[in-house]
Amino acid sequence: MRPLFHPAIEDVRPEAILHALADPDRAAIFAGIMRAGCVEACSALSAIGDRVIPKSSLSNHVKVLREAGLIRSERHGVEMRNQSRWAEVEARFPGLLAAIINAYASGLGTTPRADETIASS
Amino acid sequence: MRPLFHPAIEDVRPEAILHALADPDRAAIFAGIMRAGCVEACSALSAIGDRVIPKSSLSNHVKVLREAGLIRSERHGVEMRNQSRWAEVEARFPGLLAAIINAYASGLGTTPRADETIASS
DNA sequence: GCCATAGTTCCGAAATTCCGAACTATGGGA
DNA sequence: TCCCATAGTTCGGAATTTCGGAACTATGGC
Repeated sequence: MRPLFHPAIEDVRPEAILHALADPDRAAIFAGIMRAGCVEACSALSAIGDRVIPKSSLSNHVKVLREAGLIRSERHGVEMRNQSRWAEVEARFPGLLAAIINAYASGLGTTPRADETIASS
Repeated sequence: MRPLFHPAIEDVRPEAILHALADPDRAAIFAGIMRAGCVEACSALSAIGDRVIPKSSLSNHVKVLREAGLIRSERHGVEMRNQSRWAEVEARFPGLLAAIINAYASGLGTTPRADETIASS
């Protein structure tokens, strides 16, 4: 578990990035990490809006982001510091992350059913 | 089956687009439709590289692309014409499609015609 | 040593994807 | 009209993936 796997930037595949960010929760987690520059996963990321993400799911989300090449994780004492690999990814896939983050952000103002209408749960 | 469902552009969600294009096969199909402007699905899209995509899978891929808002499908006689909704999607999510297609194209292995860069507009 | 905190792994249930077989829809003859 | 060929969809079951609770591991403080 310790030598957390981070793909080299040249091994990062577009489909992995798209798959990772196709989940709104993961996209929100990634946006949070980017916004803060460096964030501890559990304490700062475990809530999205008013919804709480279970630990095991959060751990898995962070793993998916890491193995997609989007973030770098490092253990600091008892907690994990995650930072985005924006610059590397931007160099490899210019404009990709910005376009994705902007796409999500542009939907934010007019989300009629993203969070509220969870009729089934 | 007739009234094929196409979401209005304002109902198109980023996660649906990312999910649709996170599959390299679907991304290749979409790239093919864009490249040709207007393509009949079965005859022109059923092969990706040297791999043949089963009819039922292809039908499903096209459906996913359509319901994500990426293409518009119309029946013409016995065949289906698919055209990309690039302009609409570009207006709603600027730069998103170009960045994704370019990301795949720079990855070289995943799309059949990697050296043909699509519309960097 | 013990305990608390932060995160991971395990594993079963639920959801999703894949694709062959059967089916439907349309056009072209005879 | 009936029959056939072509283009695509739907059905159904197996394989895969995702979700999340419970148990576990790792680190630091006492």
